[in-house]
Amino acid sequence: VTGLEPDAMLLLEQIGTTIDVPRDYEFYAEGDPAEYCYRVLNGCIRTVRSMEDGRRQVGQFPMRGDRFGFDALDTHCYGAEAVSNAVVRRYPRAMVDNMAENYPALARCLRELALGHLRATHDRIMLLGRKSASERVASFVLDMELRCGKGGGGRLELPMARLDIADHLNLTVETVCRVLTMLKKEHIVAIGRTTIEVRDRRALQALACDTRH
Amino acid sequence: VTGLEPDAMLLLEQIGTTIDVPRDYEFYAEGDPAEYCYRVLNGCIRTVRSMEDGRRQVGQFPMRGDRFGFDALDTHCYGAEAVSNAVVRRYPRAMVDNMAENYPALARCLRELALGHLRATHDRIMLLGRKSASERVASFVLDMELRCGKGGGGRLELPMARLDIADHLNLTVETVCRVLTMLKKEHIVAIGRTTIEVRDRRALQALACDTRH
DNA sequence: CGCAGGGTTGATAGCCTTCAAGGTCTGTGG
DNA sequence: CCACAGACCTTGAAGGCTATCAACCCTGCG
Repeated sequence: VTGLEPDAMLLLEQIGTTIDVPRDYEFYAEGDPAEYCYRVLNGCIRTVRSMEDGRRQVGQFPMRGDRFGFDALDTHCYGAEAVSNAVVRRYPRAMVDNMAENYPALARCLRELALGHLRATHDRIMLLGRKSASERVASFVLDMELRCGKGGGGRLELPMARLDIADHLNLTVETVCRVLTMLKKEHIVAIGRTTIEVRDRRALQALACDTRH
Repeated sequence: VTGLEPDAMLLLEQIGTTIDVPRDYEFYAEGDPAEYCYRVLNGCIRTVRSMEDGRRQVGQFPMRGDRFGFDALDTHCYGAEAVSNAVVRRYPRAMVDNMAENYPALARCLRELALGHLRATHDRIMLLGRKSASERVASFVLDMELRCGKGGGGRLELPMARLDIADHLNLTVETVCRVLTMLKKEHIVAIGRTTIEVRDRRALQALACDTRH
């Protein structure tokens, strides 16, 4: 989750292989046994989960440097698919666990990784449960800017579809569109089909933490 | 999270002390440095978090056998308070980490604990984000019955106030009341001020997974 | 050119919150 | 023992936010 790369994590590189996947590639499905963990080298991934009646939930959008599949116990409780063409590094789960038994520093890193994900998930509970549609979209845009922004107001890619964003924020496509349109009309952001540019970060931050009134 | 007690966790008992606390005792506040982890021997705890504007979120209700405070990195992102008089076992965090460095089996247990919490939190995201008020309350009652029920239809204690339940389910007190009243009128549960009895588990399960229509 | 998938915009409806008022229980002090 | 205060619980009415339903637009592609 953090940008720092702990040394112990480098141990994993011995057992990693690099693979190249096309758009919409399914790394694993919800419920699959956890055979591999991954780290994103390029592109964008989405982790997904759905209820019996079809309601879908997008968990995260791992991007360059992010790991996914590490939070499985024995089976994956989220599936993972490529949002865009992507390059990832893949580590066999059994070997990861094995190495963790022998290298306490690695075990510690893995635990901290899990705890970091846990904290992020708790933050998401606040976001999804307590915030309005505008606050959620604003938070999402700021989050994306923080993660992909080269720093300082450039235009950035939004590789995922509106539906993915909606399912990530627990909103409908229509609501996401409406909020984005509103942000555009107020000159807070500029929007292309797959790009977005933050014009007034101050206003966006105000919206992201805004109260309901 | 599971009922099983892995052997490696028993190692912690060497560094644990038992403490007795009154109702509303604050174990630690949100943002405090993580000095201790806890396991509940008796009573009920709540973990809480709040936003600047006062919106409050109750994370979990740890009860007999459950651990809390283990999911902190360096500081606690949730506070913890006693819902009722309680008895807990307390472990110094630094010593836990220290032992984990020396006992890989313990490190593994701790990681699995974190991953179990992570999965539970993801389930909560589905619950809070995608379910209606009735579904949430029904799920909550079933969950409480599973965790405190001596098995088979007895009356069980609901030590926490309606407000705690509401903040746990992202609802208002009024909505929780209305749903409970509805469940009572349909003879699905019997309700006392601090007790509840499941009369028709089938109906409750149907409600818990119900679709919106 | 026509089609399909995604995106945008508008009108309506439903669920839950908010606001308000009254009820019930518990503990405390006279 | 009783009365009272305060917290918690319950119930009712009105309003707001987002989902739903529907239509149209836009773009890429066969």
